[in-house]
Amino acid sequence: MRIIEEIKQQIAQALRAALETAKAKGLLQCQRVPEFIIEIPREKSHGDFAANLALVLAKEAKMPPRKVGEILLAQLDIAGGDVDRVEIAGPGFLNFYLRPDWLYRIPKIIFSLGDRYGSVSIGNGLKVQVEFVSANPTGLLHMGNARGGAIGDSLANLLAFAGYDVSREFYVNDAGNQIQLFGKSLDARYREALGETVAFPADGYHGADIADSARLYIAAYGDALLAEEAEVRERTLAEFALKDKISRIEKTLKDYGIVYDVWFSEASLYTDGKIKETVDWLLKAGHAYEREGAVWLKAPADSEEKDEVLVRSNGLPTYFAADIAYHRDKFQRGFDRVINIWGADHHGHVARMKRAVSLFGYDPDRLTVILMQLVHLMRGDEAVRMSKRAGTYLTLEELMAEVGYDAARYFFVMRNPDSQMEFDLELAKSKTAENPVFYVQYAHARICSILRQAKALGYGLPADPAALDYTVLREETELALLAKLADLPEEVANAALALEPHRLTVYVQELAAAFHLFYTHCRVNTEDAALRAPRLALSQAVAQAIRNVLALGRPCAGRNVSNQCV
RNA sequence: GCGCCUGUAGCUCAGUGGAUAGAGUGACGGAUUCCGAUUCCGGAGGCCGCAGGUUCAAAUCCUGCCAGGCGCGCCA
Repeated sequence: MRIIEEIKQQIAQALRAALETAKAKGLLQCQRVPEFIIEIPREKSHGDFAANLALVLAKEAKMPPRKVGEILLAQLDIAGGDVDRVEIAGPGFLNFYLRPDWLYRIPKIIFSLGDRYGSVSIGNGLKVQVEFVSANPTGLLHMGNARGGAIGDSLANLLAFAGYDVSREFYVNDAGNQIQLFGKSLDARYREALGETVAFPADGYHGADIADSARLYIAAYGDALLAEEAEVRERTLAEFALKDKISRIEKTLKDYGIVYDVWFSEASLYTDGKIKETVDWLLKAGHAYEREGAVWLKAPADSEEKDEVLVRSNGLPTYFAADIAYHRDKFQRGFDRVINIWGADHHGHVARMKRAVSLFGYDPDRLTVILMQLVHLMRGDEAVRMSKRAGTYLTLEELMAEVGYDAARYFFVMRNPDSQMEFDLELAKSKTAENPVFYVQYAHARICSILRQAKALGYGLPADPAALDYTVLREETELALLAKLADLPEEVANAALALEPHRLTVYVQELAAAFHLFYTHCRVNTEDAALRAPRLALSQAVAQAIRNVLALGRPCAGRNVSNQCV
């Protein structure tokens, strides 16, 4: 139920009719109705809705926009709808002022939809896959993964709420060079732990977790591997540690509120023959060729790009070849749209990937890559120094232990992925007004408290909130709060279309602010029952809306804020 | 050198071509006999990096420049 959308349609239709009438009377000249927008003005004095039709029409009509506006206004028939009056303002905007009746329908809609309030159906059940985190399984999750996890999962939740059929996927890089190096590093730690002195591989993984894995293996199976060939030791240790690491990653992400639909193994692309099949197809289609014992993907003839290696001269496919096979498989699985969340350091890969997708006949616009910039970790004014090479970096597990997962997710989602962001650990764990998470949660807690109070005072809660008379809510702060509530479905639709979950954090803070303002001006638990009941219900509706938005960030998966007050 | 991202209040950041550019925070000044003051209100604080262009209208679109970040492997 998108009441704002309905009203916009109502206004747009009246405007189109006015334009037709004006044309018929010879007052205005234009070929067809131009694109125009109806928006909610920032400035309250500019009405509830504003249309720019006169401005976009001015040129073709060969008249000043203000004059066009006057003509349209004279022909506008608004009788019978929600519009109370229309004014022309500024350069020629038509400002629509509505009777507040439409706002009084909002609480009823919220109560009838409950936790579905705000959901829209713009997705039409389109199948969308969101692939995110896909961290290298040889290590622990870092801040980049934390940001990607928060953004990816919130985006997936948002798209589902907007009517898409969403699948969450983790691509497990359990094959290729880094797994061999992983095995060598493990082997070194294994032998070290058993008393040998070994030279650590030059580019090996230095993290303490590697030694942990080696010790874990020893605890389970002892030193029998020492008798085996190096290759066997490395492979066995890598397999063992990988299994352990992946289940730890899965658990960490689950604690972070993320549950995947699919864990897709890169190694399976080798064993299923999908990489070979893909490379063969490209060779056969003439998009790839062999040179110096390697297989190369041709760059487009009209570009400056270089050809890329798909299969090395040693016969092993590159990551790029595996990724092409993987993306081909995604589309073969029937996804209408594929969204990847990648770190900005992979941006050079985006154009190549989209081109590869198009070689298989898929529209490259069906693949969207959201790149996220770096996270700078701060502790107050001090930067937290981290070195991935030395294995000293803050892990997602440590982050959650320090600031809690709800604050962590909210902070990451709050920022546009395009921007480098600062993450201040001190701020995130502070339970003060400085912290936006607590500002929103406080609004919800305050509502719960008001509802408890109503029961304690013997008032009780409205038995049938949908049947109440809301027309007694006439205070400015009450109307503003209702209008803010009405906005949620629009915010969801716009955020989903733009793939920008961070917009909802802006919205929910505004909603919380509108509630706090209402609270300071209007006493809810007043003795006047005719006023008290709709105010209690309004508060309940706000709590519902807050929960619905926060649920998109899933900060409340286990211990949630819902149902604490009905 | 080429490519991608960013540049908005002291700081952290919103801002889907629209009217007087916003929020939080910091500093300053106020508000509570009463539902959680973790709240609310107020003024102060801006060449929207710079310069052109497109448009009735530009923080937003285009071009160039400056600054910061990240890429440009038979790594992933």
